[in-house]
Amino acid sequence: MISFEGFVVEDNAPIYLQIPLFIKRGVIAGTICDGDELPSRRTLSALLGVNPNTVQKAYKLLEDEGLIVSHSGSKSYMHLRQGKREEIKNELLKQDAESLVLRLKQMGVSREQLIFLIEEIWQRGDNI
Amino acid sequence: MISFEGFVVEDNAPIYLQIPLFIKRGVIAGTICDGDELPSRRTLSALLGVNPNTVQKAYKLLEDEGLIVSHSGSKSYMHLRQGKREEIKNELLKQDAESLVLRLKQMGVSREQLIFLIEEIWQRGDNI
Amino acid sequence: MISFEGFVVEDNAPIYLQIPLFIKRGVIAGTICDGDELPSRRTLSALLGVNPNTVQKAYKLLEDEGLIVSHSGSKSYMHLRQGKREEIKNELLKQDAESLVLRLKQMGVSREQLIFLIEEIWQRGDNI
Amino acid sequence: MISFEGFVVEDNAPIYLQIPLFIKRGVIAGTICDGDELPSRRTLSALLGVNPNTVQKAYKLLEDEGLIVSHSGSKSYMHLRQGKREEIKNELLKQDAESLVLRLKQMGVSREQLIFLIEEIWQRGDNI
DNA sequence: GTGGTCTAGACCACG
DNA sequence: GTGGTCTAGACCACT
Repeated sequence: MISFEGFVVEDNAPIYLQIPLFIKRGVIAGTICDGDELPSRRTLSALLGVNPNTVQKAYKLLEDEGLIVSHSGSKSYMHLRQGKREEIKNELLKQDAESLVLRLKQMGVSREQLIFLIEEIWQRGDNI
Repeated sequence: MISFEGFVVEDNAPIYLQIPLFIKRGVIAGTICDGDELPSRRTLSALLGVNPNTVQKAYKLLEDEGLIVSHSGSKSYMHLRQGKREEIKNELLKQDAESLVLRLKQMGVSREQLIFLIEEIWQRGDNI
Repeated sequence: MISFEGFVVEDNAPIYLQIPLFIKRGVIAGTICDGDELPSRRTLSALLGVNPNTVQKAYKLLEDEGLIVSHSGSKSYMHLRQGKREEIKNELLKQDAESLVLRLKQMGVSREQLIFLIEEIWQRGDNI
Repeated sequence: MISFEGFVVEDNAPIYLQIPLFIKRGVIAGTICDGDELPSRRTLSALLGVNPNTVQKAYKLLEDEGLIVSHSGSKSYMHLRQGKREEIKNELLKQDAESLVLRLKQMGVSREQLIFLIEEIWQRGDNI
């Protein structure tokens, strides 16, 4: 069963978009694999403290993208075809990193400063 | 006159929040200074391809924060009191870096991979 | 359900201010009471031929004043605490009458003419 | 020269509409007559504390309606053709009184209460 | 279905 | 020309 540990709905982006992103990141990380079972809509909505409709909308998106399949009954499963993971990785990872670099360059941060900053945050994050 | 070169409205966050962020980053970088003239609502809205109202809302936020001054019928100007820049820097820079480090960790990227990735993107960015 | 029978949007004042006035007058008249259900934003907007947003803004004003309560996803209801009605009455009735007496005096209408005029209109109104 | 004694810009209606109304009420009252000179745009704007453009817009409205004429030079004069006054009176006075009566009836005020209220306000107004 | 928010367009008042 | 406000339409999250 896929875990939503660490998911927070605080971002300014719509929740129904944040859920697919969270799952895709798990796929990239390898913690979410083909065949994994997703929490039911009701379970997840309770877990995240959001409305079941919102979860439904998110699952629908993933389904349309072919990333999950909903068998008869209500259970949903990850469906990751060959190469899908790499595809997602290219789509997401670089995009995130690029946006970070772009923003920080815009702030006048030098490459050295950025790397120092990341090291610092990384350390801190480990202690949480 | 403040330049909005490099601003793109692609993020899922509301545009009226992205504009203040862009400006704050310029302040941090030192490319936007106290007394600088802001583009008019219409000019900027045309530039970004959004509605004048959206820009108005963004400027209003900055005004409420005391970062810009604007009088009806007259242009708007940056207003950065002593120490304001540092304040913004602390507020923004870490926040941006943190959120992205968090995401990337979630994707299972190691510190080394991340730094490598950043180096790569940085190089590429230089050639654009 | 509160009725908006007789409401017309013809005045030069903003609609989002006229709606609260209309409701307050109903409260004064006693036709709108504590606990009464308000028409939904969409229903009322369709009824008045205005945008749902305009109604939203009007309801927001009333909510800020503590006259209605509304929870997302649920209906909105009047909330009239003890003495609130008298408060509104004092605020509104005299204000309305005063502004109109002022205008009519400005038109050089004598007290007798005004009373005659009112009698006349009153009669006519009864036959409508 | 027409006096703007008693004019206040506090109403929610646009100022450029309030000015013509004020003048029309003076015409009805008989205090403003054919041939009377209007204050210049600049004078009036200073007097009312509004922008010259706004006064210009108001005068333009009156001109389009044929109520004022602007001779060469900048002076403007009232131009009230035969029967014009009655026309305005019918347009304005009843409309104002009607709206008053309508509102008060909506508040559940009886005819007797209304007349009593008017007497009261009238008295008070005399002492101001 | 409900309320709430974001973006859009037109208009008002000001310099 | 400038900033500010009112109305409009579409979308999001919730019952």
